[in-house]
Amino acid sequence: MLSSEQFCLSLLRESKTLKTFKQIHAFVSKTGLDKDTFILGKLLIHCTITISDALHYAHNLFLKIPNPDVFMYNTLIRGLSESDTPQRSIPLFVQMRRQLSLPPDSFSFAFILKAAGNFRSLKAGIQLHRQAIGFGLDTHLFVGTTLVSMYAESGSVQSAQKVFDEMFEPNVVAWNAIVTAYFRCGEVNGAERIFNRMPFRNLTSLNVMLAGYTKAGEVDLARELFSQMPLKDVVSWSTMIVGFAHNGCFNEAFGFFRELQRGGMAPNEVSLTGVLHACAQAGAFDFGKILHGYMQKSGHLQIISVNNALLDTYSRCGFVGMARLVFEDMLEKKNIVSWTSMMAGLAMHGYGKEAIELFHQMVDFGIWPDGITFISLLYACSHAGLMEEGYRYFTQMSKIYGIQPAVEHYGCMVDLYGRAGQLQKAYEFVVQMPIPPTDIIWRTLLGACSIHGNVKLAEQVKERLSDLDPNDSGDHVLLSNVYAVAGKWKDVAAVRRSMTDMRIKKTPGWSMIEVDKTMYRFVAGEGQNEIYKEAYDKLKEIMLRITVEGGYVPEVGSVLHDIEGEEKEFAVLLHSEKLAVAFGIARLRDRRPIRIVKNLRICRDCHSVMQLISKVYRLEIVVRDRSRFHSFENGTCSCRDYW
DNA sequence: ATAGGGTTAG
Repeated sequence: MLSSEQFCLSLLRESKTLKTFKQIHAFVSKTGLDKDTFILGKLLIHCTITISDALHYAHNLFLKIPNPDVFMYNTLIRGLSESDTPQRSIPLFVQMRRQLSLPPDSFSFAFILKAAGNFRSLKAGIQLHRQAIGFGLDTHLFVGTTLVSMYAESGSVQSAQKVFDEMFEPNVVAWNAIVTAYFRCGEVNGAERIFNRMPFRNLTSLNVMLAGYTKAGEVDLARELFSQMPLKDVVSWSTMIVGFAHNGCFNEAFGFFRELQRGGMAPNEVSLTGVLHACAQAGAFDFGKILHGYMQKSGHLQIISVNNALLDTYSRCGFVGMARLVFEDMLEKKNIVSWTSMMAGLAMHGYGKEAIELFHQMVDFGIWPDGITFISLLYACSHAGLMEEGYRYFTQMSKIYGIQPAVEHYGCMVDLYGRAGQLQKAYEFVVQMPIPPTDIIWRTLLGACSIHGNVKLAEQVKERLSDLDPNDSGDHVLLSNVYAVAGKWKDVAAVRRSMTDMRIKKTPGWSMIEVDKTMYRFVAGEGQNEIYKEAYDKLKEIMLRITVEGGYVPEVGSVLHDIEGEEKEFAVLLHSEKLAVAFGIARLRDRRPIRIVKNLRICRDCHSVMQLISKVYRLEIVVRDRSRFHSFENGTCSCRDYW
């Protein structure tokens, strides 16, 4: 015979959704079981930790408890510390501290310090550390480890080391935390030194090293260590896949994912989101589709984060319709990341109005937008030329939604005005910003000057950039492009000379194309191998055909060279997107669109070449450049020459 | 009585 208490607990164990939880809650209130503090504690932690997206409900439940105990406080502090507003846990901790009958325990400090680390407040962290000392809990194994992580998050590796040194018997978890602290603060050598001194290691310690190395950009060191590891778990594999994706090693990410599967280990949501992220960056649609097929069978499509990554992959591969299908299939499981990614996807394909509509649907659905949502929304307005709408949402974000615009939002506004040709307005906006404009803000404005050929303003803006970040090659190239479009070849030459004097090299443009599930990368002016030869040969044939059949005339304005005539034409001919498209046509096996991913913005000449190829060859070409998608079909582009 | 620290994602 079950007691009503046991019955209630067994019901809770089965409850995974807020809906079933509410039923249990109603039942418990009716039977008066909620007078039992143990049951009440169980209800609170279940709602906070087990049920996803129910923190709001948990908070309300907590507020109705007349005299919450330490466990209840700790539970809600924990929930808030893991939320996107960890600073909200502080007032709760303060409230608990006011009640002297409720002394905080090691759990309280572990959770509240985690929160301080999450919102990177060294000030709050130091104060909490002092209080922990007062309760004699600072050397507690768990509290001490959290202190180490908190100081690392706040950038103070010395304090982390000091806390660690005072711990009585640090175990392997504490050692791992201090190694991570060094990596976190950018000290790879320090991390290695501690790692070599560790008295004991397990697999996780090696995984810590793998993660640290890849985050520091040391892919080769990670690879070397990985190959020496006698035992590897799914975290080791996922770490490598994610690390490759972060460092632009896409084929390696694909290869490791395949090997993980071949070894009989089951990929988890992290390895999957990692490899999808690689597909998204590389524009690897074919590999992405294979992953989608795998996930349909494996059951990973139940996981929200995996769906979000898949959605993003489809949009970044140029298939915004597929992205929309994934999005709709998520039904009511869509979270703020899903909505924001879908808005960004529509925006980068030029569907500004649709992105705005989605924003309103999201709000109606009951999801409150955050700062990132507004970046997508403003980006959508700017890429669709919706200047007034953009300004309206910028005003609304603080007035209606209570979100203070960050520098990124100001950047979106500069882009919005600049792209639309309102350069004076954009400049005035920058000058009256309440926060100091960063190099990125000025660079956005310089980009707009380059699109609209405003030499005078470009020179002014470049001055500011020379103070903030004089060595950015892109800035020099933009300025030189402004001069080139205006036909000021002497000034172009001067920029080029100063670049040589300052030893600034132009960031090489590259373009990638996926053929047979492998990414091929072309760099302008490079290449002696067979692949390049194949591309060059095809390109010559293509250029001849579009000249004869399409009336192509080279546009040499966007070339950074103080060279004349024929040579200039030759330089544009070498642009990487032309090589990639030629290679794609050479290897063409069906009428599928040719898809290219490029690291910089597409130039005018390449843009018109793509238009002509799409017409003469009756082929669809999709180019994802640094800022948006261009879909070429029958001689026109989806960007309507607005980029 | 109930829970917690280190590695992979967003």
